[in-house]
Amino acid sequence: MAAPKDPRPCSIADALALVGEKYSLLVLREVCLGNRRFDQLVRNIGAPRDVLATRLRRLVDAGILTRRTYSEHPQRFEYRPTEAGLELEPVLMTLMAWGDRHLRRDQLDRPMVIEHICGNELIPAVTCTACGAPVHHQDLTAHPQTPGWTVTGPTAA
Amino acid sequence: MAAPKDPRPCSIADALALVGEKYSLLVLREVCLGNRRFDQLVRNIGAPRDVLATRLRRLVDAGILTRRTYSEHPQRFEYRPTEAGLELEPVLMTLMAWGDRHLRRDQLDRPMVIEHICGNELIPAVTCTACGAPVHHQDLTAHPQTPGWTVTGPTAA
DNA sequence: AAGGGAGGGTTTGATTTTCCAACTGACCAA
DNA sequence: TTGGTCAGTTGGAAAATCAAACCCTCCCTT
Repeated sequence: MAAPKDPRPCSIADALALVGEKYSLLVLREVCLGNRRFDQLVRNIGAPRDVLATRLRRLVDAGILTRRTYSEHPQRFEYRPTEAGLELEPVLMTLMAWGDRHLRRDQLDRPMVIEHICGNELIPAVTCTACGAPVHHQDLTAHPQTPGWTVTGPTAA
Repeated sequence: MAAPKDPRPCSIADALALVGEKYSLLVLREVCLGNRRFDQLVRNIGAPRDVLATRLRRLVDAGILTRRTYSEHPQRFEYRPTEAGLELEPVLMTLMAWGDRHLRRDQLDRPMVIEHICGNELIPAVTCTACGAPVHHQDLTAHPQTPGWTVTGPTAA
């Protein structure tokens, strides 16, 4: 009994409903970098304080961040990523690499470099777990599981 | 001469400035699936028509989509991903996998399955290009390139 | 010739969000 | 006593979102 204008059911949409609002992923970036305090987040992200407070509540509710007291008297809190939050970090790394590649003429002028434990700079690649190959559009075929939600072109079923 | 409240310079933020608005990544999902027409996008995404029109203009301006005439008389257009747009697809796949893992109790009830050319279902992993290992938070160290933008915790410099 | 539908938007007006600056309230240090 | 840190909340103006209606061009059917 789906209403005629329900959007396509999709985990991308569901994920973005949690972390797709303005600043949410930047909050995650900062807490992953170890910046856990409200004022630090305000400064590093450049978000209005009230919006940031709203986002933090939402991310905590979603189980992506935890809010921990680090001082009673005065009450002070810090935010840390949960396991689920840390698992979004690869998304951030991939997005950062895309930005470095497409949004900067000078590839040597990157705002931030991530070092991997292997000793090299991290240049992330999204690969197929089964075969190990990097993921390319033309190698993918989508199979919607809900009747009625067809796909029409390349990446089609 | 940075104003005291400039946010951290970062390619994640720059990328999100282009594709971080509501619906933008869903537009990319649809065009990657081969759904290229305005009305199709409206239906599949569930976005208001005016907002969608705004997003499409922005994505075309950003070089992530192209707008092609597929019929004069009447004038009709279709949207396709550019090379840069296609390179964002791995971000979508990673986000989808995260959503499948964390947002659904029943792992067998996924809204969409992607098949890789290798014959298996695509389960994407973000790996280090240099050593091939999957990317985990504790293996990363961040090095901001701009003086003054320190990081404090794990993933710290 | 008159509808009706598809397609790709724009317009209108009401509702929500965002944004910014100022403020609170608890504490500490000079 | 004044000033600063920290974690927010409050108030009011500005911007974005939303749904529904409208527009225009074409094709098809009656």
